[in-house]
Amino acid sequence: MSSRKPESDLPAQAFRQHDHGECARSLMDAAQDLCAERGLRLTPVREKVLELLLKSHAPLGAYAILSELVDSGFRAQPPVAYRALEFLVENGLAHRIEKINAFVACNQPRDGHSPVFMICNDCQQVAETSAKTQSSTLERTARAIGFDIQHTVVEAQGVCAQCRERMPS
Amino acid sequence: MSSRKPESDLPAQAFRQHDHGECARSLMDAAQDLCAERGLRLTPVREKVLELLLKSHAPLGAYAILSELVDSGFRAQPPVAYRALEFLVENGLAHRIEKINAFVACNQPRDGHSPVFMICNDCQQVAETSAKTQSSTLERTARAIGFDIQHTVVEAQGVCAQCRERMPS
DNA sequence: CCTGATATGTTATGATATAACATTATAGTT
DNA sequence: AACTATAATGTTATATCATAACATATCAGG
Repeated sequence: MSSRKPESDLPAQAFRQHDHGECARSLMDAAQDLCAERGLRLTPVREKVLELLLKSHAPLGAYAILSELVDSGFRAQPPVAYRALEFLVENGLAHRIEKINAFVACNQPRDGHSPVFMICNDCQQVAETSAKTQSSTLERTARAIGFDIQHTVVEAQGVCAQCRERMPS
Repeated sequence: MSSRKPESDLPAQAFRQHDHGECARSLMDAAQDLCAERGLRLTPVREKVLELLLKSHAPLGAYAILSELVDSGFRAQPPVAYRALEFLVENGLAHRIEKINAFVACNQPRDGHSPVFMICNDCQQVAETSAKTQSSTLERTARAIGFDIQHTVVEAQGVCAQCRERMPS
């Protein structure tokens, strides 16, 4: 057991101070393991895109990714970026943030979760929190009207704690 | 008091059999009242766009609206549709469904709610349910991490009860 | 080493959205 | 009724986001 205080099941890692290098590295390792296990091919483009997403907890648009791919020597057209993103999203290694048409690396791969995102309008970071805390209400509502949920989008925009503290008001 | 059975606080009107003519008419009346009260101008284009949205509980894309505007004699370019939609959304008379880049008329104007949508992949209807049922979990999560919510997007995609019954499987 | 399946490259285009500025309508004031 | 500030609409152009379709290359298994 470490001496850190218990982290609850609401990671929201993006809004916490943390060693992001380590954070990124461990998520990349997890992605590689997961692909190996499932016989998925984490090809160079796909890995590069994941690496770009892992640079920070701020989401990247498809064309931002595309241009970084080009900078990295992958002579790429839009479908290349979209296909890599599609692979990552389908396999739970990244998520699309609908409200801002952008993508983030997943913080809890293999959770089978429907994620909940908190988008800070100030620092632009997006925190992912566990869906389990969320599911009950939405699922209960759905059950009440006989709706069979296949996919959920749950996103909140606002201001994270750190930014609020920093703010003038 | 009417003899109808109590409707719970989960309208999901779209997925229920109802007199849609009456539904649309009363929502249009409500919109007119609300605008009158607040000194908002429900101009011809704005009213027409709301009328188009009220034709059904299926969302319409901005360009679908635009083309129906043109059919109705409003020689219109994209900004015309987007501006009317912006007005309706800002004033709580319509909502944008992020997952499908489309718009629906609001079912509970003046609720001050953050709505929750259920999008049926089969019949394409979108039901709006009251946010109060939803707020607790998402807001509790936000409070736990000190996140100040300004706007929420909560959308579920799946199959509504009626469509599920109709289906082969 | 062949072959079917998967992934990538490339061109073209479709779909969604807004910036910027000109013009017109409206409501409140003289 | 004319004046004026504000709000709304018209219009052109372009930005941004996304995918269809088909050619080529790579890979894993036989």
